[in-house]
Amino acid sequence: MAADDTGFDRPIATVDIVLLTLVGDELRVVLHERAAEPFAGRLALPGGYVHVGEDADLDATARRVLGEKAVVDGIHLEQLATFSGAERDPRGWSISAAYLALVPPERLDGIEGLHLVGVDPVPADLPFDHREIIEAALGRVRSKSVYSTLPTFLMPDEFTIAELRDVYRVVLGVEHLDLAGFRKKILDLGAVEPVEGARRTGAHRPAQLYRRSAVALALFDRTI
Amino acid sequence: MAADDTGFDRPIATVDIVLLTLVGDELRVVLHERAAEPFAGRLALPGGYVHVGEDADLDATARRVLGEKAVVDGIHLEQLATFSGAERDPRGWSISAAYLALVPPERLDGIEGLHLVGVDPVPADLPFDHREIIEAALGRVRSKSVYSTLPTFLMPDEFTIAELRDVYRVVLGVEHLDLAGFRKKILDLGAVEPVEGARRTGAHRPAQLYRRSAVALALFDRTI
DNA sequence: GGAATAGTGTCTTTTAGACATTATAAG
DNA sequence: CTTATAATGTCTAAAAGACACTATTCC
Repeated sequence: MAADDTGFDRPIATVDIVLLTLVGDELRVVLHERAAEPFAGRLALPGGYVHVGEDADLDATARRVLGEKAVVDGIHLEQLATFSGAERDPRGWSISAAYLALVPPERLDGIEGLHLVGVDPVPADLPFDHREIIEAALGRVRSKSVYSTLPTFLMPDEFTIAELRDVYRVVLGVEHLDLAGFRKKILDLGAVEPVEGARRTGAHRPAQLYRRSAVALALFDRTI
Repeated sequence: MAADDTGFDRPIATVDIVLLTLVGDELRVVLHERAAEPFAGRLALPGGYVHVGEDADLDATARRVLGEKAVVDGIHLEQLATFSGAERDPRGWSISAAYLALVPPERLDGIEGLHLVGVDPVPADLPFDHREIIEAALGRVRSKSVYSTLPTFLMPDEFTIAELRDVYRVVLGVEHLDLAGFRKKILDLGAVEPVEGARRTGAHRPAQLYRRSAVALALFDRTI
């Protein structure tokens, strides 16, 4: 254990990222094969040590870890919770600041070494307490999606209201979400704004395309 | 900076507690006079180093820090967020896991060295980033109080519905909260249960006394 | 009885949800 | 014209908020 000029041994400090995306109607988490011990070769959350000489704070560590995966720009990134303890890491007493990130799947195309794994259920054989961290992230996403526009960060640049509704359905795990009411709430909130163009997908009226408005994350008064 | 057998310097790891209570119609935070450098003699949040040989995890650190202040039992304690960076602590790159705690003011009677300071506004001359941490705690309490029974943890063992309503008023910062509707929501939720006895406070019908039910923290479907 | 707050009931307004109707495209 | 989804409008049920009314106590 590292000695401390303050008189106390210091725990290991790391950041782990729960990067979620949505493929089809399945929410997936990005895992990668660990290069180093412990658990080398096992699938785990992307993460890394805090570099005190390089990172301004934990957010910077998170962005650096994501940046190594080349998915950092325009992404939604928020601190989730901090996991800690003597037992969670075989290297010793550790603190891991877990971050939640959302990204549309297109952003991950062509990046090497990523494994997109469905989270229903969360894979059981993950190292450390990564299963627990992913569960916490899912809880955050699902509860926050009830009253916010968080799921828009899973959408590509342009999307239709019906497509967004479908993403809410998947994230919230509901079988039916009335499109008419959904449209009213989303548009009244100003969470999305129309762009040029429409989606033609068959023998019916084309759907107006929208993009997420500049507002980072809008909150509903009540619920979706 | 402490060396690391993992090859990385480790940040300082501490826990800070935002212990809130309610005196009259004012929300107050517990501060104490720092004994050690840096900022010795200044009022600050109670906190302390993680003791890797002693604490099982950060929650244990938080309870230990609170325990030194003898206010630990039956208290509401939750992790708030983790503050970090190279600049927030003059001793160097640091991570502080901030915890939010709520306690009725009676529980603090007779404890030495506590300073209860009003948070409207938050005192401006606090060391470290303690002002920011307190602001985050207030944000958490206020937003969570909209849809949960969190404010019951500011109540003494027995209280009336009207007294609880008044606490919600203070925490939410609203001028009026209709007692009839409030009573319905709180009782329908089963968040409180009647106990023997009533509060007689004047020339009018006495008020039934209640206590918080065993349910740790109940959530409303919508809002208060 | 008067005054004050506790507690219950009722009315109104708002909101959500279900669903009907119209719009617009392709075949 | 048929069919399918987009988009809007309408109806109904549920909830929230305002407030009237009753209950109970002290003076």
